[in-house]
Amino acid sequence: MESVSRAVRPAAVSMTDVARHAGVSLKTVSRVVNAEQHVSGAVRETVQRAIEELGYQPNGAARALASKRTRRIGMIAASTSFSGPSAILDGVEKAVRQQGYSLALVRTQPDEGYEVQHAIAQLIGQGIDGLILSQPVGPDNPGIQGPAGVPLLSIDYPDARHSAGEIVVGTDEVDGARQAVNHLLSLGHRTVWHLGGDPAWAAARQRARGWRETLEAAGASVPEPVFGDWTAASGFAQMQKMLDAGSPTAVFVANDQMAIGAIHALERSGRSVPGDVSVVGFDDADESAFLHTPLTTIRADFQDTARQGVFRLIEAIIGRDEAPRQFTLPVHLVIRESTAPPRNGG
Amino acid sequence: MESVSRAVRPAAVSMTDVARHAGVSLKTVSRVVNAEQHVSGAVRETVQRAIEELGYQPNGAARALASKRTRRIGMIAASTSFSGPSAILDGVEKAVRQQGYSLALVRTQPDEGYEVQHAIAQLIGQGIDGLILSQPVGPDNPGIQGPAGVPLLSIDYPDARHSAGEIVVGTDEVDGARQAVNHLLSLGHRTVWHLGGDPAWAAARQRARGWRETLEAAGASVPEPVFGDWTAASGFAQMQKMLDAGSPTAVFVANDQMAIGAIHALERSGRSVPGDVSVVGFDDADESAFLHTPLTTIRADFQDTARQGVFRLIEAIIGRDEAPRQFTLPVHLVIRESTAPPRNGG
DNA sequence: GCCATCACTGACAGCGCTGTCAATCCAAAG
DNA sequence: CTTTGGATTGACAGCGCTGTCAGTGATGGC
Repeated sequence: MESVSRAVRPAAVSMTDVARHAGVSLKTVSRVVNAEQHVSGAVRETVQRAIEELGYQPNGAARALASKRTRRIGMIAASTSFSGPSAILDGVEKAVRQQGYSLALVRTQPDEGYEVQHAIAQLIGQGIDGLILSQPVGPDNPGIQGPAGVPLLSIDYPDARHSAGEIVVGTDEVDGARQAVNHLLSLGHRTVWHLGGDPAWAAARQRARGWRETLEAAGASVPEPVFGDWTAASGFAQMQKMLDAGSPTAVFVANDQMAIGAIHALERSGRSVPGDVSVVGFDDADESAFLHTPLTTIRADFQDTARQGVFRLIEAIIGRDEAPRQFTLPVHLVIRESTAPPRNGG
Repeated sequence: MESVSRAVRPAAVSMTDVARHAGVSLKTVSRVVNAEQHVSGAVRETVQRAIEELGYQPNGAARALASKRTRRIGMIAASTSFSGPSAILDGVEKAVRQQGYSLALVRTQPDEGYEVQHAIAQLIGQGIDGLILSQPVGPDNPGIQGPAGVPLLSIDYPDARHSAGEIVVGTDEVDGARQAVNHLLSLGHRTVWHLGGDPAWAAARQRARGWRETLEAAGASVPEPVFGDWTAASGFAQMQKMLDAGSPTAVFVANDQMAIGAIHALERSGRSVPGDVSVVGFDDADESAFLHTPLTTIRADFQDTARQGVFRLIEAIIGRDEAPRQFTLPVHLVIRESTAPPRNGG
């Protein structure tokens, strides 16, 4: 029993074994395995049968070495369990697998001092055909230079920071913010305050931009925003700070997690939601509909965003290059019970 | 600029290039790269300098092919963004990377009809030195047979379902349940109801077992439990079902997410928490301290659990086999505001 | 009915590295 | 000064597959 852990790998059958068993050449087996043309139906079947009988599994390392394609995609993702990034990881993995690739994952953690460049080097060394970036790119990570020749997909909001060849897909953060702010303004609020996410993330910057631009377009005053780090704890702390600075009647919070903390701070200060203060979140997390006060929020299809990005990336890998390189997917407002008209007409 | 996407990979330098540049043999470079012995200090330095000057990066595929070790670990993880599994993924990735391995991730989704055996086959084909399983193993997945000779780590609660050679680490679900139930009993509740997680998961089964055994040990009656699927939505629905069946004064819910839904259902039915009903969750999610009613819950160090498991797995891979193969890590109760004595003494 | 054409098929040379084993060198021992 | 043994170094043969190119029949045109 204890031998189970020893490498009893049953002397894996190789392509040569299959060839011998099927009575054909190595190359013909290779053709069948890779679904190439120039193999007659009869031979193809014989080989296929041999493959099944022997339980043949192609050796990825040998394949990669000979073909210089690993059929593996590397992903560098910030380490969070928040709804958005989580859904993105999910969508990426699924799409990658469906395209016949596998996923090599590296997560970055802010506190870890583990820089992106190093993570990239490691992935490239292991061998990847493409690279996906789903993590903050700010002044500190100036543009992830030279991903060493592999196509790069950033799941992010397209902006000037991205290089020319890069594929960038994201959700329409700016429009989401616009919808949130307009919803609050249309309820009668004079203006809307903003509790932003970690500004290292483009998503946080773009949500803040959308908020600001919408207020300006509406001729509303623009209160000083505060920024957290996406956690409920930071939402709690930053909302307290905001309350020290003024008395909002409406707040657009950059994600649902922080909104939970923010609402907690509002209630602890004696304010009710939405009675005294309306709150809109972002992401539509799983639990947001079931909070004490079900949360009005912006829903984005992160899974689909990821999927589209992966398709685009694989097109670039195999040399087909038609679709636009940078685009965003639409989002929409989900109205629940955390928003209402201001108590006395604003 | 558009050439960025073409594979302009700068004709990667090979070990041969380094050898030539350093004036030594291929094998000597190999020794330096792999930190083997039998290389004099002077030669080692020369080679190291050559490596840096040329920016040499070992080719993973070639290495894997020649050595039959990929330095890659495969992980099959259920696709959820819940706090526990999420933290486990995080911990695994970090530990794997710190040990110099890379992580190939496959996520399974219940609705997808994508079975574990197939995922394993794919990972083995790509080449992995070890396999990690973090996903439900129930009657439907009878024991993940024959991982083809690679050491297997299950992050799960050790039980009979696991095979002899398997490494199993988990958190002490049973003890967590015990602490939750005892806390509620000690507040004066006559008994404690249970809203369980998805029974496909060992965690759900063990939490239910701990709950039942603790009640029995205390001589309390054991109400019929209900089970959800870890989501807030299922917590909401199943709590309504529980309320149809009886009038609990205390409920132990199998995770925080479901607890949020459960509390929502309680409040919608006119009950207050903890006034009418006390609720204990499990996992201590990020937002649990900031809910309208901060949640009493069980905290487990999932990251550490994952880390310990990975260390153990790598020991098995390199053939060192000392530490016990199956163990659990302790958990502890975090008391917040969702629990209180029953309204009229039970 | 003969040659160009095309669909198949296979031989062979590596891909970049590691494992094995033989060769070499140096210092200490005899 | 020669012998012995350990430490260092290198030559060479693959790992399992793909890419290239040559070879083989069969098909079709004139």
